[in-house]
Amino acid sequence: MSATASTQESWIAVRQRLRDRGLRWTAQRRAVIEVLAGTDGHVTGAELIERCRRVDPSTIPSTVYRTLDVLEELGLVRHGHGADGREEFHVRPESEHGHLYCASCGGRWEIRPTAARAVIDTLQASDGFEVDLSHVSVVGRCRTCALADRA
Amino acid sequence: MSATASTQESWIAVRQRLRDRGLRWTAQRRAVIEVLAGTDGHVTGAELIERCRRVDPSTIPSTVYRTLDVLEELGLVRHGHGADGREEFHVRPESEHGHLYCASCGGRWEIRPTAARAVIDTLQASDGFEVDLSHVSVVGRCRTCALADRA
DNA sequence: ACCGCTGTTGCGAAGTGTTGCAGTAGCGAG
DNA sequence: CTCGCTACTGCAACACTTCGCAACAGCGGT
Repeated sequence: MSATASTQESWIAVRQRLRDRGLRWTAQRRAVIEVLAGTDGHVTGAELIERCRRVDPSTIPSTVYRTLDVLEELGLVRHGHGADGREEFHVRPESEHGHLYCASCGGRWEIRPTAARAVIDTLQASDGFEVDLSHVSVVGRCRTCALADRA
Repeated sequence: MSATASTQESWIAVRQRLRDRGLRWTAQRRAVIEVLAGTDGHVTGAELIERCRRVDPSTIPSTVYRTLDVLEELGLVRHGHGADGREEFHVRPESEHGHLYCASCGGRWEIRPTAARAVIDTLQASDGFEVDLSHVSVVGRCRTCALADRA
């Protein structure tokens, strides 16, 4: 298990959050949320659909994607793009963060807050651009692969 | 017209570059290269296929994508991912560069060399990560949209 | 408990990109 | 000029994601 007690609460509150916005609490949304509540880290749309199907085999992809849109508006998930440009959802981001993807080994790391800050400030200063950190994906080679390559 | 004389040459040399690698010069590849030679900046896979079809209506998508893979290996094109994660090809990158995408207005800018340098150095220092600049896409809000929002 | 408004769902189709396979054809050798 | 090796092509099927639309169903009000 990976979800903590406090986490569970925030998911339970989703129903109210939805209602407050005039949105609805449906069986399909409950299913998606249930799956997300048991998820830490990242999921692609396809993975999520797969997991939902295990809970309810009649899950329809478009419904899942639309539910994700809604949950993103509520701030419960965030999406970015992986190394291949495919959509990736970050569950319950305690803090926004960008990602590094190694093209060689396929590994992934979060960009450290200090480095992230520096990147944001750099682009802010250079172009007045406000970076959406949760959406940043940088591809390249990790230290290990870079060293291996030079050998 | 956008291709310069020197540019044309580099495209003509492609045939030899291919042969030197034991690869082949085919009508389909010539078509793709012809289209690319008349292109500056960025194209998505779909756009490129569309343009190729105007030259040769029998163009097959998978062939175009596979040709792009080959050309990328030769260093003639580079690909990254746009704000929506869709593939984008940079033609003849005189210099590698990353991109900024404004989520509000849909605009796109290249990251200035100095800013790029700073970003690369930051991640190098922080994680020993070697950034593939041509593959960097940052989403956020441009100066104009950011100011408009605050108003 | 029932009604009606309107947010949601299911479904089918389309857009984009990838993959496996069998047949085709470039190109170097003889 | 012909032959053979093998890279390349065309095709068809598949994977992921989005969109439009008609039918359905929450949920607040009565």
